[in-house]
Parts: sequence; structure tokens; C-alpha cells
Amino acid sequence: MGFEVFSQYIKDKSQVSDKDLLLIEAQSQLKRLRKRQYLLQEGEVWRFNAFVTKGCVRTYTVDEKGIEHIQNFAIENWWTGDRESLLSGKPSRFNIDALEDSELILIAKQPFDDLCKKIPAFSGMVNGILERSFIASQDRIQTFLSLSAEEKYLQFLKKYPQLINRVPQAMIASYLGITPETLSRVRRESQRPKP
Amino acid sequence: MGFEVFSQYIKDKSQVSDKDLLLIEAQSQLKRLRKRQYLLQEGEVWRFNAFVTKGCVRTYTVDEKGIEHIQNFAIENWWTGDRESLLSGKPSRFNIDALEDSELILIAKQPFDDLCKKIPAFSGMVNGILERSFIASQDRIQTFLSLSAEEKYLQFLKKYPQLINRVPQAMIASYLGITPETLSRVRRESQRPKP
DNA sequence: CGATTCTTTGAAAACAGTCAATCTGTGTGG
DNA sequence: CCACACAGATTGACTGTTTTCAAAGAATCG
Repeated sequence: MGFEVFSQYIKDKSQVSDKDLLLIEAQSQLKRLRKRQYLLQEGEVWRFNAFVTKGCVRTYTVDEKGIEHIQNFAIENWWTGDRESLLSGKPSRFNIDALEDSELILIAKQPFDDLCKKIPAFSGMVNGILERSFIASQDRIQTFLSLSAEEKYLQFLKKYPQLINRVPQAMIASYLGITPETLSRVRRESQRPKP
Repeated sequence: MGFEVFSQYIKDKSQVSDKDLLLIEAQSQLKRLRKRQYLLQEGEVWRFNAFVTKGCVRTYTVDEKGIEHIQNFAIENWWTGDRESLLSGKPSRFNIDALEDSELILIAKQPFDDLCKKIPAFSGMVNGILERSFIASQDRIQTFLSLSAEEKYLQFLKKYPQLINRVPQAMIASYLGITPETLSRVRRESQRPKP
């Protein structure tokens, strides 16, 4: 059930053969998370590549004041994890937990890298994902450089409508770098446009 | 002269053979930019991979009010360009211009991708760069989520001391997402710590 | 329901932005 | 060598946006 979604994704995004899909499946483990359960906790080392097949998780830091800052969300067919910890082998600054009961496919670092070496089509797909992730984060940086609270929210609405009624509003605020109160006010204002 | 820096960089970062280095050199073109000269102008399609061997360039957008928002800087041994336009083939939203007289190595997309296919060590290096770029941009997003103007500046000081007396202060402000006036005040405050 | 979680609202304060003027340093041409 | 122009940096006064803190209102769920 869980691997179905993942293998369909791979087929859609690449030319990986059915035979190679079996190799990938052999290295995949299914991870179930209940709502609020951690996938990764600050201070732990992250050792996987993770793909969400069901549900929704968030990646966030907690600052000295105890305020959470959401780095990103991941729903079905999105990847998640902490690349920095994965690459460096150092403890992560991030927490990842589930916003809903969720299912993920995990592939540990070593087997994953082996799969990439063995299966060029897989490697190519993975690289394309990395490239698009990078572009997306550059884009997000632009929003911080140039947009007001309201503009950031309106752009979020357009870009991620799937997340609107799935993620608590306060978390969207956190993702946008504003307070829940500000987001609430921004929503009120932008409902009645100036006449 | 220009290619020297690039080939030294490749040797430091990878196991590319001298023979393969010649292949790379064959596809490289040297581009000289005078101060203020554009490497890329908004609306153009970006078709290269670019490596700075001398000088300093910046990547930025200009909003409706005419305000510049600096996406990043690149000095010696840094890469630059617009990956989004390169990947999509669409016109770029960015401008890139030189802050000093500069020299870059350009390799057009097609030859570059061919080199990656032919030279696994080169491909590996390029991928590592992409991975680290992604991590760096995730890190920058965190600064926008959690830091004040002053904290962002202090972190910039630590992280990029090479840029401090090389890039006009107003541009650093733009990079941090604050106004030049605010940066000036932040600097004054942070010189006299609280007694 | 009753309890928890999430959202909204209000008033005050903090922070950063705007606009305009002044100051500083650098380089150029007379 | 000086005077001037120019770009960059600073300062002051003011405005505006966003945050903070506290409380009240929905919404959701066992």
C-alpha cells in the first residue's frame, strides 16, 4: 500500500525499469507516524531519504524563546528530511513531526547512494528534485526580500492551495515569517478590498 | 590566467584527471566584465554555468518601486547564474552585474551537461555544489524566519567577512532584507554594547 | 457537553521603513 | 593642489507595519 504511491511517483518522474523498482523497494522501509509524532528531533542525526506517501509533516526549529519556525511542509509525493545533517553527519537543528497520521518511505543514506550509482535514471530523478528544491528555496528567499506580510500570504494562497485547509493557520504564519495575529488581520483586511 | 583559477578549484574539489580537465577547458570561455557591466539582464534567457575567477558580481531583482533585492553575491571561486532560467529556458527575473572588474568562466548548458555525463568526477562535484547551495539557502531562510535586523547583520559578519569591505553597505542591507538606513543604525547600536 | 486547540480582536509598544538633509570620503578636472 | 562633483553612509523626525500581551470567541474532538 505505502510503496505503491512511491513507485507510481518514480514511474511518473523517471524511466526507472520495473526490475530496478524492485531494487528500490528492497531498500525501502515504511514508516507510520501518528499525529504529533516525531520523525526527527533536534539533536539527532538524520540518516535517511524520506518520501511522504500519506499525510503531512512539517520541519521546524525552536528558538530560545520557544517559538517555532517552520522551514517547510511536506504532503503526499513530497520529500522531507534534513539534508544538512544527512550530508555532514552532525546533529540536526530541526524537528520533523506529523500534522496528521502519516506514512513515509524511508531509505537509509548508504543504500540510497548505492541505488543512485546502480540506477542512472533514479539518480537523474533525484538530481532533478534537488535542482527544483533549490530553485524553490531561492524563490522563497525572494519573497522574504520583497514582499509584505499580506503579499506573502496571497502568494502562498496561490502557490499552495492544497495546504490551506489542511495546516493550522498559525503554522502558515510561521512558515511565512509572521505572527498568527498578523496573519489573522491580513486575512480580514484582504477580504474587503478597497472600494 | 582565468582558467587557472577554475582548474585549481576543480582539482581541489574533485578527482578530475588532467586529461578531463582539458576537455573542460575546451568548453570554457573566459568572460570579462567591467564594473557595473551586466552578465545577465532581466528578460534574457540564461544559458550558462558561470564560475567567478576574479572580482565580484551580484544577482538581484528590481521590484515595481524600482527597489533592488539582492539574491546573492559571488566572488572568486563561487558559482553564479540563474538556475531557474537555465532549467526552464524561460526569461530570467534576475539581473546579474559586476561590482568590480571581474572575470568568469562560462560553459554553455549543453556542453556542460555533456561534460557531466562524460566525467563522473565532475558530475559528482557539480552535484555536491548543488547540494551545498541548497543547504545554504535553507539556512538563509531560517535567518529570515527567526532573526531581527541586528541579528541578521551580526550573522552575516561572521559568515561572510570577506564581503564586508568589498560590497557597499547598502547592498548588504538589501541582501539581508532591510533598508540601508536600518543597517546603518544597527551598526551604530551594536558598537556600544549595553553597560 | 467540557476540554483543548485554534483563531480573532484590541490596545500599546517595538521595530523597521520613509523622506529629507547632512556628512564623509574619493576621484576628477581645472 | 584645490575645488567640486558624486556616491555612499549617517542622522533626525516621522510614519507605518508588525509584534506583543492579554482576553475573548470559534471550532474540534473525545
